[in-house]
Formats: sequence, C-alpha cells, structure tokens
Amino acid sequence: MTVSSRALAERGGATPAQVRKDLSFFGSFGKRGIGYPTIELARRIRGILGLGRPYRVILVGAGRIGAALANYPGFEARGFDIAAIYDADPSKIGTVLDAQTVRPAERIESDLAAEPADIAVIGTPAAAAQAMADRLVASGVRALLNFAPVALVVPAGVTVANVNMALELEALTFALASGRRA
Amino acid sequence: MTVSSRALAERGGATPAQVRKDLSFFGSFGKRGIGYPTIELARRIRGILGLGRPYRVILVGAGRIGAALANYPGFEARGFDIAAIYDADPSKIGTVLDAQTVRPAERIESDLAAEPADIAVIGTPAAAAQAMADRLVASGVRALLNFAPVALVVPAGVTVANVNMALELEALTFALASGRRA
DNA sequence: GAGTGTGAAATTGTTCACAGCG
DNA sequence: CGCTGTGAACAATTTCACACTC
Repeated sequence: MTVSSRALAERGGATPAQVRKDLSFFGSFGKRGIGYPTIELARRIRGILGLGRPYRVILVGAGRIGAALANYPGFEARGFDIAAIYDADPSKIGTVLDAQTVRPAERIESDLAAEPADIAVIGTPAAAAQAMADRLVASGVRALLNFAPVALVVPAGVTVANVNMALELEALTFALASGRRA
Repeated sequence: MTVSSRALAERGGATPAQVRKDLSFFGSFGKRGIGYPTIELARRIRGILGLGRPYRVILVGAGRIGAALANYPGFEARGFDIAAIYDADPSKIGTVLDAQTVRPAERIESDLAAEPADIAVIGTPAAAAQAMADRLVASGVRALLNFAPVALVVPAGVTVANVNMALELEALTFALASGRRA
C-alpha cells in the first residue's frame, strides 16, 4: 500500500513538490513510479517526531484547561502519559481528574526529582505562569506547552509551544475585517 | 508616551527592522526620532485586527473544551461576546455554562437566522466537526475556530483557525528528539 | 507510465543601512 | 541626535522541471 505525494498534498493542503522536498530532507524512502509505502512512511515520521517512546507529561493547573486536557482523547493513544496533575488551590487538591488525584503544587520539585517528566503543560492563570515555568525548568523539564496568555522566558535548550485562544480569535477577526479569502 | 521599534521587538521576540517593516505595511504612524505613540498605535492595531466592534461568537459543543472556553477570562474583555452555547447531547442541554443555558444543536439554524453570528467555535468530537462546520457555514458563519483534530473543508470566503493540542505536543517531542535549541 | 528526488529558477521574507524628519 | 520608513542586498522557501527508477 502506497500514497503519492499528490495524495498527501491534497490532504494536507500543500503542493506535491512541497511534500517531496520536505520528506526528502529526512532521507528518501519513496518508490519511484509508485509513491511512499504507507507503513514505512508512518514509521519514519514517528521516528522523526520522536514518538518511538512514551513521554511522561505533567499537568500544572487543574482548572478548566487542565480538565479539558486531562480528558483529551487520543492523547494516551499517541504515547503521551499524563503522569500527574498539580494545582495551587487547596480546594482542588485531592479532587480526581481522569483517574489522577490532583496534587499540591509544592510537591512538583520533589516528585520530579523522584520521577523526571519530559513535558509539562501549563494551564495556570497568566500571573502564575512564568514562576511555574521557572520552577519546572529548574526541576529538569525541557519542554513546555503553555496555555497562559504570556510569553514565557526560558533558558536555551528548553522548548516552549504556546496555545493562545485569544490570538487565534483575533486572527479570525482580522480575516473578517480585511475580507481575506481562505 | 511612545515606544520604539526596538522596545517592541524585544518584547515580541523580533528584530526592530521587522517591527518597522510590518507596521509600515499598514501605513506610517511613527514619529521619527521618537517612536510610535502608544495610544495611537494601539488604536491602529485594533483597527487593523477589526476589533473596533464586538463580535457575536457561538460555541458548539459543551464538553470540556466548551467549558474551558466559556469561562476564558479576557474573552469578553477583548470584545468577544459568547452569544450562545449548543450541544447535541440531551444530557447537556439545559445545563448552565458561564451564565448561558446550553441549547439543543437543532436550534442552530433557526437561532442564526434570527441573530447571525460572526464566529463559531467548534468543540465537538472529531467525527461531528465537519458536518457541524457545513451547517454553520450554510447558516452564514464566516469564521470558525476549530478544536477538533480534523482538517475542515470549507468554501472560499470562510476562514478556519485550528487549535490542535496533539500537534503542539508533537512539535515538542520533535524538539526533544532532535535536540533543537529554542 | 507514473511518481520520486533534486538541482536550478522564481518567489517570498528578512536584514541592512541610510536618507530624512522631529 | 534618535528613530522611523524604505529601497536595496541578502537569505530562506517554494515551485518548476526533468533525469531517473520502479
């Protein structure tokens, strides 16, 4: 079973040449005249993305965002294992979210010392996000997924991905206001 | 009160030249030797983004994502007014989320006919997202914020912004796996 | 014949550097 | 004198087009 660059491009909204160039960057595993063998392609992409192993993910902030993430389907399916959930609010501690008991934020350092995590998801209020990022980085976390609407400052070697819903909405208002086609 | 392109660049993680080029695209409203007058700058940017008026936003899907969004602070603050929340699940209908009673999804068409909305947020399961997008577009919605992990197909003139948490996480695993600095 | 892999051309985006204004 | 606005130089990305292989 194979897929052509054309078919992939159509699905992903790109051009066939784009797909080929991008894939060729990581090696050449397509068959000329045929396309890319799907199984092999998927395996290679998983390898490129580093999805060959499970990742320990911790969640900081058990508010609405935390709740939404804890129950996100196809999360565990992709090898992401939510190992712990933390919150600073005493009223949240001890409550259960997706089979995880919410732990006090003070325990983050000691827990991470015992069992390091690869990725931390920050779903705290904006005011607490930078301080939390600092603590997490100091405890060895090297990748942050930040939902707080602030630009986190982290040392080199730490990667931050931001999700900012207000920004996304403003991209939409811009499109509406400028009458851009999409 | 003014800000220089250098100061803006530092905050936003760009170069001064970049900031000046980008702003000059929309006109020249800086003062040479001084910088950009902050009040005027903010006013112009709001104008560019189309934030001069409030936007009616409807929310489809009253699950975790819907709940997180309904309570998102600094949402109303930015002129986004959540006008209605819908769900297909009978057990959710009638429940209250952020002072809004969840309405049955069948009412979308008639409600939109009476009061059009600018933007719809799709927080349904992936399987229902495309059908819902079709209905919304047919009812006149011109901008969609999609949280379902599917690539929506919409006619030209409709803008879609996607938020895909799994994708963001995979960007992080890629950075971790390839040892990229950030 | 169909479709990849890839240099070379075209395009797009970024940085430089400086004239000109406040 | 500081800082914007902007062409011109430079860098990165995308597209083209075609040799090559299955």
